[in-house]
Amino acid sequence: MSKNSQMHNVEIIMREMLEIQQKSKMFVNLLSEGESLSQSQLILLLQLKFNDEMKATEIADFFSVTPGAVTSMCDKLEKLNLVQRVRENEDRRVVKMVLTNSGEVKVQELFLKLSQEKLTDIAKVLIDVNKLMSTIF
Amino acid sequence: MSKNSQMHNVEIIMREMLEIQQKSKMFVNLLSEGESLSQSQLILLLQLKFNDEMKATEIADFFSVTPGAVTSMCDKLEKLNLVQRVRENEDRRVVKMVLTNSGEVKVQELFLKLSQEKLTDIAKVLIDVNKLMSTIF
DNA sequence: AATATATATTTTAATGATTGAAATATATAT
DNA sequence: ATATATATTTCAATCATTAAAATATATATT
Repeated sequence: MSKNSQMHNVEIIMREMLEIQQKSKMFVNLLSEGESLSQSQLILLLQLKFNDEMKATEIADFFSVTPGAVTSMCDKLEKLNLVQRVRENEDRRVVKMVLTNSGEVKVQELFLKLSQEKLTDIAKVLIDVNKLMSTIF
Repeated sequence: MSKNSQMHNVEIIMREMLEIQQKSKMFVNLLSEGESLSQSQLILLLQLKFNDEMKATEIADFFSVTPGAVTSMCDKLEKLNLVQRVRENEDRRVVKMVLTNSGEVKVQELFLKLSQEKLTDIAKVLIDVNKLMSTIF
């Protein structure tokens, strides 16, 4: 294979990658439309809904950031009264974040934006996409 | 469909999305392994290789950043002697960025990292992935 | 031709998210 | 009882980015 066709393939890959990345952000874009919260903040609220509660460390792992960054993120959401810090009794070093009532309401509002039928379709397609991508990475 | 299964679908979607995003970064991760340059810097070098030259404005559009950010990105690459600013003669307001010889060498080094056979496979799969994703977004 | 308006880039100060490392609090092992 | 390990917070510093003013050049209008 020539150097030229190598470059051509890399060019195709970069273009397709970029497009995939843009599309993979569309769902959260949809959720964040008209919201004053940042996308990370929305994602954290959703994760808290899915997991009921998350340790600071778990949040740091999820977002691949330092503990200090988690403190900062949670401070902001706590100031907005969307999440609440809860000290764990079995180990008083750990802090768990949970949604407040307002936080639960906000998550329900997000869910209202989503057309029911579409959700199943999107989930199915994304699972297939991942299977396909697993063949190369 | 119940509220519960709605949440479940959103949970699936978020998880798959995240995984897709991670996988879609793998190619550039591969390129940037062991490099001192940032991923954006590598991507810009590649784009300059593909396009021969790019106006500051084109770079701003490509990365969806302000012109000021482009100046800053290009300053750094120019300081590293990887790109060069060229004033356009037909319109002396515009600046075009081009790879220097060192820049060309760097891009060739990046290409060396890529196993030839794999490139075609990856390109094919990514095109299919995009087709699949187009059905939902 | 002179003047006003538009465009491309750079400069600059400010912002915001993040980091690394020290500080604090608590738990576990010796 | 003491040392070591762990979880979180604090804080100063860094970095990429932005918005807006400044600069330079081009185009349109009178």
